[in-house]
Amino acid sequence: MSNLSVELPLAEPDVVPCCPPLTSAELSAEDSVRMAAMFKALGDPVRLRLFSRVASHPGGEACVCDIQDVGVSQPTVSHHLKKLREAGLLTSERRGTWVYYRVAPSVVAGMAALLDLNR
Amino acid sequence: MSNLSVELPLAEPDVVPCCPPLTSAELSAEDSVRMAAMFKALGDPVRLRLFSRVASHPGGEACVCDIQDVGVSQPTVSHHLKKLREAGLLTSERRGTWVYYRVAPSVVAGMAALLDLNR
DNA sequence: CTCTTGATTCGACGATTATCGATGTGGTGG
DNA sequence: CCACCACATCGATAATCGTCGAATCAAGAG
Repeated sequence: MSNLSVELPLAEPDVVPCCPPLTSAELSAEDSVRMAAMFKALGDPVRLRLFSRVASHPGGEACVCDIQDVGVSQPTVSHHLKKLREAGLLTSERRGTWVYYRVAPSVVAGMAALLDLNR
Repeated sequence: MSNLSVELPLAEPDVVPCCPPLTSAELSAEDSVRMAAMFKALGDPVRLRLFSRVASHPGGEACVCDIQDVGVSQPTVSHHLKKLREAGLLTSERRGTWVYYRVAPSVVAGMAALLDLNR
C-alpha cells in the first residue's frame, strides 16, 4: 500500500484552538459567536439526525443517498447538509456520481472540550 | 442517610440516559428532537455567553445581576435565561432579592458524551 | 402602605429559518 | 447527442426567533 512514510497511529493532530472548558473562564463575545454557530448547526432535529447518520456510518463517511431518508424532501436535506458544512462540522467530496460526507473530528472535539465541565 | 443501597463515591448519579456517542449509533427521531433542543439553546451567542458566565462563576452559581452585562436589554437577558432553563441546561433559585442560576451538570455531560467521537 | 430595586412577563416588530416544488448542474451510460 | 440519475440552487411562503419598551411581580427599606 502506501510507501514508507511514518505511520501515525492516531490521526487527528489539531483540536481547534478554541476555548478552554466553560468552567474555567467565560467566553469572549467573539468566541461566543463562533461556538454558538456550531451549536446552532446541531440545534435542528433533522440536521442532528443527518449528522448522526454520517458520524455512525461505517467507514466514517456516507453518501447523501445513504442518509437522506429522514422525512423531509431532498432539497431540504441538501439545505441542511450545506448548513452543517458551513458550520465546519462536515466536509464533502464528490466521487463520480455520488457526494460523500464525513465529520470534521477536530471541530466536534472542540465543542466537546467546551462542554467538559470536569476540568 | 439512605438505607443499605451501595454508596457511590462520586456524586453525580445520572448522566441523562440519553444517547451513546454519535459514532456508535444513529439517533432516533425522538432523541434527535430532545438533543437538538439542547444544542439549540446554546446556539445563540448571547445565550452561550450567559451560560459560560454561569458555568465559570465562582461557587458554580451566579445571580442575574452578576452576568446581565452582555450588550442586550435586561428583558432579553431574562428571556434567554428562560430558554436555557427550559432546555434543562440551567436551574434557578430565588433567595431573597436575587435569583441565582447554576448549570445542570448531568445534562451538559450528556451533550458532551454525545460529541465524544473517540468511543 | 409606599418607594425602590431585581427580575419576569407581555405585546409588537423585523429578521432569520425550515420547508417545498421547480429548475439547474454534473456525471454515467446508452 | 440524449436520457437518466444524484445532488445543489432558486424563489416563495409560513413559522420561529431575537429584541425592545412597557407593564407586572417579588422582596426588602423606610
